[in-house]
Amino acid sequence: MGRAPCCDKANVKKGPWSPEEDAKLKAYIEQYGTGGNWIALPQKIGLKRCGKSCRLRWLNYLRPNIKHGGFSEEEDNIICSLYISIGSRWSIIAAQLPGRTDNDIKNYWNTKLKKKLLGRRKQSSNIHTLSNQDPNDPHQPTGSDDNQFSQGLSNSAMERLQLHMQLQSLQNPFSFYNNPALWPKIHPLQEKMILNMQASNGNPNLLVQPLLPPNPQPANEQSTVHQQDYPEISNTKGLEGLDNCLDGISPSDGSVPFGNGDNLMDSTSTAAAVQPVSSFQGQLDVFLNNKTSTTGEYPQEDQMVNQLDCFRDINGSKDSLIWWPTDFDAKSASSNSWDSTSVLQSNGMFQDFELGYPM
DNA sequence: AACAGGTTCAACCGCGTGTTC
DNA sequence: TGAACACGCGGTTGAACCTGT
Repeated sequence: MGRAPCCDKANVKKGPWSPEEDAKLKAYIEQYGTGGNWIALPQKIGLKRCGKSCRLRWLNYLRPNIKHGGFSEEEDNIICSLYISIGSRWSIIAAQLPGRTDNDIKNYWNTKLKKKLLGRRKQSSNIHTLSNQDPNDPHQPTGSDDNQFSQGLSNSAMERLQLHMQLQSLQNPFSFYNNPALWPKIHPLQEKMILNMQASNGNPNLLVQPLLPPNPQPANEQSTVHQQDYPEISNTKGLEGLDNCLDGISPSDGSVPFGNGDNLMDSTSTAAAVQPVSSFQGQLDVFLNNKTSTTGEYPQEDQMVNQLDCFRDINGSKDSLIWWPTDFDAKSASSNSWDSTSVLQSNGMFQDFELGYPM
């Protein structure tokens, strides 16, 4: 027994809307509003359309102040930042861009932005592969390994993983794996590289940056996250664990990872749940606009990607990867209490977490 | 000019969630 | 309390359009 259809499919028109239909719908809503019932609306105005279709048409096209196309650089940055932070929550992302609809942003992402970002990653990887691959080296990662890895993840998670790796590789190619104890087997050369990096940076903890803790802590109380806080890290959940992390699934103990637990996403929990977007901006600029850092803060991408690639799991073990501590409460986020400006402009709470977050 | 392949985007579909009774 | 209903969301589809040959 399936779900009852929302309307009589046989008597409902589908496909593109005619100007007459648009005019009818627009005139009615502007005069009377939706009446709080989209299902009944088409009957009221004599449209042979499904109520859901009317709603979609109004929200995505007829509603006043809707913008189509012509996304600005700033909008690109916001979309990318939020996508990387919260994934494909298009309605939430759209809420941060006045005049944009979730559908529009979704289309824009899928057709343009994603290619723009992932394309660069691919390019870099290809260059790396061509220049560095040694067919005689049994430890070298293989394409099939990558494929296996990729296939185990949802597309969205994989995209976010790729994007995240891209951005991360710009800033610190090693912080991605923020706890050496959790890494899979490391090739001797990689180990040597780590030691060199630590020595050259004079920072023995370079590779042991803490993950974002399950609950916000004052900056001065940040500490290395223990494995028990992240069961996905230490056990053999492998890809499933990673995918779950990517998708922001709550811990199995049912605890609320961020915020005060009342599910209202105030600015505090927002800041905790969404990654430090502000810290993305420079990196996003580099990726989206081919900008070269004037401060030298962001190393050359290819170089860094190459270094990052060195840390791919060379033995095919997919366990122990975790880098997405965000647990985003979509339910809360969809409410009006989710204040994005604090996300995008915050310089207080985020900075606290930037220290703890392996970006 | 004609065709093929690629891209874009409006619209549809199914499902999860909230609300009402 | 739970069933029925409506809403909203994200994924997917397919027609229209674009571009290269």
